[in-house]
Amino acid sequence: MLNLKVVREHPEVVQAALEKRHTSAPLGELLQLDEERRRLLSEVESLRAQRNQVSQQLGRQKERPPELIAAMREVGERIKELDGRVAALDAGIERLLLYLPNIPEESVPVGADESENVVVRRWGTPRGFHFEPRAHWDLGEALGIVDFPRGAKIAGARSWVLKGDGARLNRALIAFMLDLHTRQHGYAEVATPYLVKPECMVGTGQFPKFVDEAYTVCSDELVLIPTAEVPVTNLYRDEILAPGVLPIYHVCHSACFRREAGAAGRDTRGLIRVHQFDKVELVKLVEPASSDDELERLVDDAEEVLRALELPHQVKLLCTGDLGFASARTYDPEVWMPGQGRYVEISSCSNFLDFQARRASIRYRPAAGARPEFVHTLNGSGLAVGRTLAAVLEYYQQPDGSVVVPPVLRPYLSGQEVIRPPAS
RNA sequence: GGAGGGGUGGCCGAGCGGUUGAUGGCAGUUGUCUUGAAAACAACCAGGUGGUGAGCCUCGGGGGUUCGAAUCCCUCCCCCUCCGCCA
Repeated sequence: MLNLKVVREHPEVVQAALEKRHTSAPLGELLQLDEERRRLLSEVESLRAQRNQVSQQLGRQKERPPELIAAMREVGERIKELDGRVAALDAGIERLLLYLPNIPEESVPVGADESENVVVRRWGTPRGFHFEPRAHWDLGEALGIVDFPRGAKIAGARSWVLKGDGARLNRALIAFMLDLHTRQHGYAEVATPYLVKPECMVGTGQFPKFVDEAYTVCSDELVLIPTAEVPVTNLYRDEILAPGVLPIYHVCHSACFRREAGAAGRDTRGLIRVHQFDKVELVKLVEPASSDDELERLVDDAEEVLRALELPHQVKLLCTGDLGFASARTYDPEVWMPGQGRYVEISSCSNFLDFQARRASIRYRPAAGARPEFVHTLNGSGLAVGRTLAAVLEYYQQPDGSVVVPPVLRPYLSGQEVIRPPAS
């Protein structure tokens, strides 16, 4: 959520941001409601001041002039009427404000869509193959470690079942990532609910605009999380963090649930775009002055997983047209998937500045006795586990259909070096 | 699911219709004293809006009664205890 004061005083900045994002919002209507609200507010406040003063006076003295009480009754009725109008305006302003996207940072490249994202670096050179590399869905099914037909049978399209070494590899990846981030990068591990209240989704920016992309449990008015970013960031909602507790770094493994509405026809096969997947998420709450640096280190922490797995990858800086609603700056690490012949997004690391903190009301006290200020929040996948599993299968495949286990994962698989097809 | 108890400032805990946004204690900040620390003493010490002003709002949320509500009424939410069920 943007600071209403900024919107009021610099509407041209907000308008420019909307244009750079190739989107629109009823900014004029918002400003009009705000002006009206401020006008009524000053009127109702002076009436209230008058009533408070008279009531206090009546409490102090013995005689209660009936005409004064009658006059105050009328003032009270007028206050009630104005209060109603202010409340209606409040609701309207709040709603419009919740639909305004974040303002991209100055250094974010301006562009219309994903084709104008900028590759900022590449790591590693994809190895050559003496044979035609297979897609992970073919490999996985041939190895007997992934079962898409049965996934579809029990949960519909875009579902999967991992079996045997596939399930073990998934588990190994999760454990490896959690260990790396807790031991090497200083993140504190948390495990949080997968079902959250809708206000958490508002807090991180998914709601109200993107309700169609989430699964909601209507009977209990809860929402299945699309990412652990939601519960982990909201851990601190409505709090004022004491001096010295920032920065907070959390890592959290969770299942993630996405309806993928509007993605019909895209990545229909395999593990790339599914309704449920595991993800290890990195979340940071920091002081505003450090959030730029913190984002760079966050991306590096995510990339470290790919470097450790020796998977070639590149990092893209998203342009304004492809930037997420709540983000001011986003880097997308993309892994090379030889079976696809392309780089595939495997993480997304964003700095939200105080956008989420305002929505979720997460503040900190810079020093004892100082006024509370909004924190800056950041998060990024470190990494999406299903896609990482797919990338490992495709990149480490051998001509006979077996898959070499990346050395760094072997301790998590009882030393196993190769995943082989079932003996036939 | 059934029965009972309870939600007040960072924490504990008063208030139960009238200068109470809120007594007191603890914690915290600053100052005096001290070589330093402790102790003692003094001041400050909830959030929002506003200009670190006045004013206004907030005692779990919402609504009502009243000139006036933390205090009375209605309603919803949450927490705790016991019973039932359950991994």
